[in-house]
Amino acid sequence: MTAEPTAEPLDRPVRRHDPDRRQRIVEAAIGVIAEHGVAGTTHRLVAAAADVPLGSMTYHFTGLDDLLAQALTVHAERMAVKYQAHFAHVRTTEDLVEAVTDLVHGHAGADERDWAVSYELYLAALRDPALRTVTETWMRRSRGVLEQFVDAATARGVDGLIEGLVMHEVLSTGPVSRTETHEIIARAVRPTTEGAAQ
Amino acid sequence: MTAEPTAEPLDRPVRRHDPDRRQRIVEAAIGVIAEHGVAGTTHRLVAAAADVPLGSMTYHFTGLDDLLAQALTVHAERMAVKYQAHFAHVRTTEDLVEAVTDLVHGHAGADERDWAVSYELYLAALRDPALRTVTETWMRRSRGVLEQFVDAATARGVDGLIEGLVMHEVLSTGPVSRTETHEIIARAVRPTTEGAAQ
Amino acid sequence: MTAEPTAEPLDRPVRRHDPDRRQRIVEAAIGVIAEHGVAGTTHRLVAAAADVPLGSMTYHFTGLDDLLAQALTVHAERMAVKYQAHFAHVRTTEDLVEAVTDLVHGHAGADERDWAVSYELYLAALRDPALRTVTETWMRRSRGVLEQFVDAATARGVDGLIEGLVMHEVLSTGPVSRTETHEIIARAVRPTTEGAAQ
Amino acid sequence: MTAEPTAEPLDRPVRRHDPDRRQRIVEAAIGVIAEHGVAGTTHRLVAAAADVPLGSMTYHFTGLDDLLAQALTVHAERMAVKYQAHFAHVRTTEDLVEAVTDLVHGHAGADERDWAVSYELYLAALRDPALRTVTETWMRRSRGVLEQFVDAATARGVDGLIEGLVMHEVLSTGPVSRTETHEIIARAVRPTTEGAAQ
DNA sequence: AATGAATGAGTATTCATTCAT
DNA sequence: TATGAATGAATACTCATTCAT
Repeated sequence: MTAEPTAEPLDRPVRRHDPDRRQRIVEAAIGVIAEHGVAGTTHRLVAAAADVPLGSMTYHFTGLDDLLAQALTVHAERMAVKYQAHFAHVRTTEDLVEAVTDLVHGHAGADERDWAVSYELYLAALRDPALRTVTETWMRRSRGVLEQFVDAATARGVDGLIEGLVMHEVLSTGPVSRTETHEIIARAVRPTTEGAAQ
Repeated sequence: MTAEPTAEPLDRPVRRHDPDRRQRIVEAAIGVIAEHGVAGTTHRLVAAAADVPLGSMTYHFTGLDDLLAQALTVHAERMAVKYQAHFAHVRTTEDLVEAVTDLVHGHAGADERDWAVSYELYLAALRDPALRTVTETWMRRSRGVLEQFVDAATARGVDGLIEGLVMHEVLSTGPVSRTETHEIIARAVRPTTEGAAQ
Repeated sequence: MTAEPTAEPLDRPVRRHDPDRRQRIVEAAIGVIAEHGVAGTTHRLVAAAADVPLGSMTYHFTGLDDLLAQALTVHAERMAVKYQAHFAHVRTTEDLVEAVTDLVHGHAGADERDWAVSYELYLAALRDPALRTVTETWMRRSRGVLEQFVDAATARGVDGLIEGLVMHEVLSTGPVSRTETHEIIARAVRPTTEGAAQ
Repeated sequence: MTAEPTAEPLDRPVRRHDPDRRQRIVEAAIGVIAEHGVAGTTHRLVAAAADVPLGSMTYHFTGLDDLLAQALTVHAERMAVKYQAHFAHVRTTEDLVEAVTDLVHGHAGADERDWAVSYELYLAALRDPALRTVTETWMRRSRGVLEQFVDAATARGVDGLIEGLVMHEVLSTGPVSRTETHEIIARAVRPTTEGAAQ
């Protein structure tokens, strides 16, 4: 579009040496998945996003599946780290409830794009057994984080609750009451021994 | 090669008058989505599954998107009906806890295929605003069912919990303790006042 | 290249109805194989030769292999017919020797292109078992034709001799003596019972 | 990921001084041609077979055509040597008939792989004039060997017969009678004068 | 009203070759 | 001298959609 008076390097400066290319392609792929979904991710789109020629795609990756798997794996690891970091300063049960509430309301460093990619991973894992290890590792890590503060059963409940509430929040169009979320979560983190609580 | 003068073509009986064809195509589409995902659904696959000629696809539907939207809508309505039916006989709070536990553990008339299609719908709705009305209607109906037994906030919590637990169940490879699920759900359905009372 | 004052049908007249297309593609494929070899045969080349759009290739044939197999099969059948016709008027042993000599010297209705395609078929059959049936049928028919005039062993010898002499003729750059060929063949068609001949 | 300070890279021993590399690549190329055909031979396959880096290919050869030509030339020379050696001990006419029969029945030190490569060469020569010199030299040498025992015309006949019988043997799936082959060849090697005498 | 042949834009992928290191 | 990353042209193939019949 912009006029280029000199004839030579038409649109892309030659970049024969580019050590981080592989990594940049993976990053670009995550972005493309966020925007177009796994199904809409093509070599062409990723190549354009990473500003590399098309041939680089299959040079650095066995194929599109390989690239997608690597991108989703990196994303999952990144999400797990965010999750962990989000709970790093939790001390009391009330801290935990607050942290979970924040997480559901989008204050955990993960935006809607991140969740969209995560759901893409879930769906892909549903059909591709190779991706199951990625989702399982992630789920195990999430539970592990929660189990620092509550027992295993409660951790599973809270983890499921987070999953469902976030999904409904992402899919809903209207606003959601933070107070209500707080109350819902508070019930889930009560000590297992019901009798003791009453 | 040799002419066959007798009778009709063997493999596909001529279907001169076929009033349910449209509906049959939609059913076939749901099946194809379950098996191949929305991304893997093509006119050809659906036509083969419904045993109709390829030309029928764009004759009865404006395009693939149209067909997919109709199939996902039918599926969502069907799931909502199952959901409603599953809670039809609930009377007490304990009934409710049992019903939700059953639902999470796959005894609600919905199998993994159904959930797979549902997740396909979620993901599609994430990118296609036209499908949001479908998911919203479904969510509203689910909450409505639960609100017959508990207050709105609790309903939202239970609904989210169901969503998350089912998703984790579908994605997990190991078995899940039913007793644990029961306990988790029991906490979520306690009347709101109790939580506030402490 | 030629100026077209009217805006509409740019370069290819629309040809929506074209009943013999399949057949025309096969013919074109044979021509392309003759010119570029099996290895050099591409969908694009054949489509251009048949004057059909690229999409027609995989609409009418499962894939390139399918097309190649069909083209080679048609060629083999055609060659067998030529072979048979070439010996139709043979009555005496001398007729036979003359006919074979003619065949080796290129007067059997088959030109170098035909032989080139045949060798392509041989080589393809060497690697693709599915094509073996084609070459075997052809060989059986050739022998059958010769066995009308001589015993089976002699037929095998003459058939082999034809094969080798034609191949060397096709590969050689210099001229070959017809008298010599005649003499070589005459020996091969002598009656099997050596004692009787002397 | 973790740095390995000790020793050398494990999988490919560093080959600092490697004077036979060129030759090894040519050998590897012959093997790849035998297995995948000329059309299926790629730089990558040959490099892997020779266990040399991809860059070696175009470093040692001007291009793939160059490599193929050299490989086919080496193969032809090798075949000619085998041919010559196979007839080294022939003294009488009966020796010759026996030797040729052995050759057709696969006892000449050349297996089916060798013939496959030879046919690849023939076909390549059909389209590439540069390879014609290779096939012509080979043919001239074969005839020369036979002309040690019989006159030129007979040599041409026997050479053609060998070519054809071997090709049919390679392409056929059933067994072939050795006695029959012997008889066929015996007729071809009779002195020319006999044929003329009748 | 219904269909199957036709089409072209788009897809993943391969690979000979180039070139900076 | 030797190499492995890089590249772009070319490949087979898929498929939603169109349209003459």
